[in-house]
Amino acid sequence: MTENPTTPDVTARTSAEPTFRYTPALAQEIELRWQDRWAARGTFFAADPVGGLPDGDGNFADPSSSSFFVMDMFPYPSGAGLHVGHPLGYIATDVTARFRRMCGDNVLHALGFDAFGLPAEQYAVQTGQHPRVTTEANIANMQRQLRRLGLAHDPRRSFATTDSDYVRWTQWIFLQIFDSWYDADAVRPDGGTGRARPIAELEAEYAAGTRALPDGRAWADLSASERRAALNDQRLAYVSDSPVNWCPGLGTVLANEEVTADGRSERGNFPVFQRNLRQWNMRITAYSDRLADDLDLIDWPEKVRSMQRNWIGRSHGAKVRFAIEGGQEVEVFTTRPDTLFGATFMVVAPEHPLLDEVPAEWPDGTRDTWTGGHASPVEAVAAYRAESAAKTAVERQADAGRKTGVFTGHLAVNPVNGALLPVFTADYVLMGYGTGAIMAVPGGDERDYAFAQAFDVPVIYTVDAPEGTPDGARTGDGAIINSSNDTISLDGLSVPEAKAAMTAWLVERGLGEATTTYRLRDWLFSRQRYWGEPFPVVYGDDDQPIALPVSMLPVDLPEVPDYAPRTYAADDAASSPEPPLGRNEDWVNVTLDLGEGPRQYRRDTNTMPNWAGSCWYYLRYLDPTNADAMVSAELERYWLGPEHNATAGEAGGVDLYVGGVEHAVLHLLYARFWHKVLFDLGHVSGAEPFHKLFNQGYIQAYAYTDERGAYVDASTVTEETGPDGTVRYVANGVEVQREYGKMGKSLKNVVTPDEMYEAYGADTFRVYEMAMGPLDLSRPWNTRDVVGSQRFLQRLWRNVVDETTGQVTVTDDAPSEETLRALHRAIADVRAEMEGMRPNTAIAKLITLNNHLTSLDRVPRAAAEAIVLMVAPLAPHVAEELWERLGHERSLAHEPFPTADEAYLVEETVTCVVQVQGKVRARLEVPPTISDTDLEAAALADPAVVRFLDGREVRKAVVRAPKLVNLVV
RNA sequence: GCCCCCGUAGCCCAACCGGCAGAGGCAGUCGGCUUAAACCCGACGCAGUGUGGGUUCGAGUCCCACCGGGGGCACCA
Repeated sequence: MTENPTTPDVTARTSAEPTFRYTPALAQEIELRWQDRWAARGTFFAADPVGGLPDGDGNFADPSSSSFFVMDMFPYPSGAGLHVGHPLGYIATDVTARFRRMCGDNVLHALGFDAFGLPAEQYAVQTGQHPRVTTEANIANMQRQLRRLGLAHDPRRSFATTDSDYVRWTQWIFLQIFDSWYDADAVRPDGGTGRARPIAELEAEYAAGTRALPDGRAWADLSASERRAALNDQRLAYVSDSPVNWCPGLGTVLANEEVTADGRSERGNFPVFQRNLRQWNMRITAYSDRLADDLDLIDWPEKVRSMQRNWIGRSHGAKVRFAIEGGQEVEVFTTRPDTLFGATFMVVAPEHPLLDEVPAEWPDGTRDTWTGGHASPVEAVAAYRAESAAKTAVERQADAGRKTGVFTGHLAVNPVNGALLPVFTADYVLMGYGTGAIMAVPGGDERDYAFAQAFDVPVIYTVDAPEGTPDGARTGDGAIINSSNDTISLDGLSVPEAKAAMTAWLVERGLGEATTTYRLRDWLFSRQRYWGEPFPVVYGDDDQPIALPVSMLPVDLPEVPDYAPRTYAADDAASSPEPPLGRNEDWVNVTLDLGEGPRQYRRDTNTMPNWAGSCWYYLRYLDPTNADAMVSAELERYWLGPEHNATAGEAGGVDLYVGGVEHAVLHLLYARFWHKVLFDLGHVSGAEPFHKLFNQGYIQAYAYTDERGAYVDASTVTEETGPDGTVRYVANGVEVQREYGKMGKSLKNVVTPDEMYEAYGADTFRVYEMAMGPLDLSRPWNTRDVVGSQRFLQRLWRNVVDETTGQVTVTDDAPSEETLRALHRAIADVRAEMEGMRPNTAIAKLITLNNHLTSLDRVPRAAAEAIVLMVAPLAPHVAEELWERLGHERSLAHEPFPTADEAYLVEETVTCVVQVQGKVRARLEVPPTISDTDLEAAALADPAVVRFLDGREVRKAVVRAPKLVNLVV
């Protein structure tokens, strides 16, 4: 048997110790007992206002009470088990929730599971075991590990996204989105313009002729199938044949957000290829402006807000139409219309329709560098298009910066001066952004400049620069030059002025208009996997999707013999997705009566992405058992609605949402989108789902490698300080190298919560995690530091209980003045730190108070009870135990958090620092109420000050009564 | 390449609106308790805040440049 030095030998120690010492064994006994009691009593049942779930005593909440909704990011029940980094966020929310409850808020805190997804499916593929079995086992294991932490969750509100009852409502929301269209001109209740409306209203307007179809056809002339197609085109959830990210290695298509910048899948790191495939999309782009603008309504870290703004990528500019010699016209998008006079060529994406026809011969003036060695534009363009189409995203990424392209033979006419511009095609212009075509201004854009250098195209500067400015694009502000024609001159204007003037000129002449473009693309919503929500739609003879009626929900997954999608070699770009659900003919082909009599339909064989379930789970916590609605309107308003408490704000939302920053764009953007659709349709009362977002840091760990570079078990490493003060790390007598990073099995540095429960107990573990540092910073785990938190709780225990007899030792005598001051100072400080979510400093203040109490012969009951209550959010089990031993029958979970008496916070005297020339030269004990004049006089009279002034005249005295005087000579 | 966060004692970290650099913990040293040791109790802090400039009566805190660590974005016109 090998001894683990991180784990003290509990059994050997207890025999020599007093019976009632707060040892790990006693901690464990206390913790398990209280966890059972809390469960039996329903201590943490959150009370709904009348009509929902009552609290543990069967009482409902006053509808006017202040609600507080705390949430953790939805965990995925992994089979790997937890390490000590995982619970950090759960402990933080638990501490906050317990604190808020003691402050009088009606707190709702629950935890469900995001249980669809790849790992369970992949495990199922390997073992042949149904993913539901794996998932449920993992959930049970995770619930066991988390229960041992003593989290004050409402267990009645837990669920998994894989529950058939939950899937029903996920599918119901999908149908709401499917049955909607975006009316960009409709006025919202909140005064803004643009909102989702039921598709039936669009159909009615089409039928009545009050709204024209986009293509001008008459509704009356359309067949039923054509009408269906016309409506399907407008839906917020729609099927389209468009370029998608196909990942052969995973056998599924992926959303843009799931693909990394270098063209690989975020999960699995497989190559991703562009393929035209028929897939489901969500029209999230309709909400681009609202998703960007409403970031101002919520209390989120600036980092996450800027990541979302970046992802949405709104940019303002102009569309400009250029005539092409020979009759066509190309529209470009630019954010710099002020540089039009500097355009010396044009570039279109290789996929641009202009290239479907190109001149047969190179025009006059064609330079050798432009042709790529081809005899004609037709050949050159065909070759470049083929080359570009064959490039993978990975290759494209690797080539970024290196400019390739070819002249198309087309010449464009610059609308401001009639100059003929060669039109190139190059893959640095993307078909998917703007119009897929740009006017190239090498004098004002670095990419264009690089291209101009490579292809020998002239440069015209439109922004002035001082003599000696090096060549290259001028991208900053400055005075405009070289920019005038008969009807407009931008010369001398600043860049912003010139933008406005040029845009106005273009609009006036019908050559262009001001416009806004977005980087955000519609959300690709179908996956070719088994373990996800089936789409609640079927297809008829015309291949158009038809929604199933709500009465047919949920559509459950069929039992299939094989859960695996067809996967391919990761680089097999020519392969096509083949969903596992398609292998079940009995399920796919159904006879249904959808109002036209029984007919044969085909089901959709795709499933929804993992994000679907996590887009709305916060709503289900509020009303987990509702069979008639995803959430009742009353409960939604009480827990989540606008102004539901003093800090909720006009957009409403979850009061505190804690999770890692890795979901900054994906989950948080998707969920905001769904919430806004539900808001438009009247199903929720606020515009935003999450009011305050908090990103916790990560718990990192040291790992050690030996001379071969192999990892050695971190728990066997000891630290040695040499005579010269240098530190080396040694394992088994051999020096090893330390590195800092993640905790992981392969790094041999994993510490688990189970080990901590065993060696210290859950309360010590909680206190240590909270004491390590600010919640939002990452910090290294150090098992040997945990003992500090254990000593704190042991000392607290000893301040109340005699270790040998088990008797409560507190005295009913009144506390001394000194103790009262220490107590009330601590109460005021701890409250402030807890309110600011700084448990680390709150713990420091509690330790200070506890150390003071330790110095007393007997601890006064008033002080003991107060500190027990203040410790309760952090170390709830030992606090409950002490509270009970102090003679209280009920749990302290709902006891009021102590309030400081101002009288004990006022100091009798304060130390005033006297500085001469900014250096501290004397200290004065003065009353806190002293006036500036009196303080200055006192300072000037101080002998030490007189000595340092040395007769010099005081030029200026900075007085900040009562703490500081600074004398300047 | 661009943007964001973080650098304070051997280690993890405090320091409010710019006002005495130290709250708390670990490690360490000394003392007490003990036959002895562990536990426990008590005491002990010359690090001037990554580096270099600047603003200010006064800078860990504000500004500029750089160095180190972490993260995000990256041909988006």
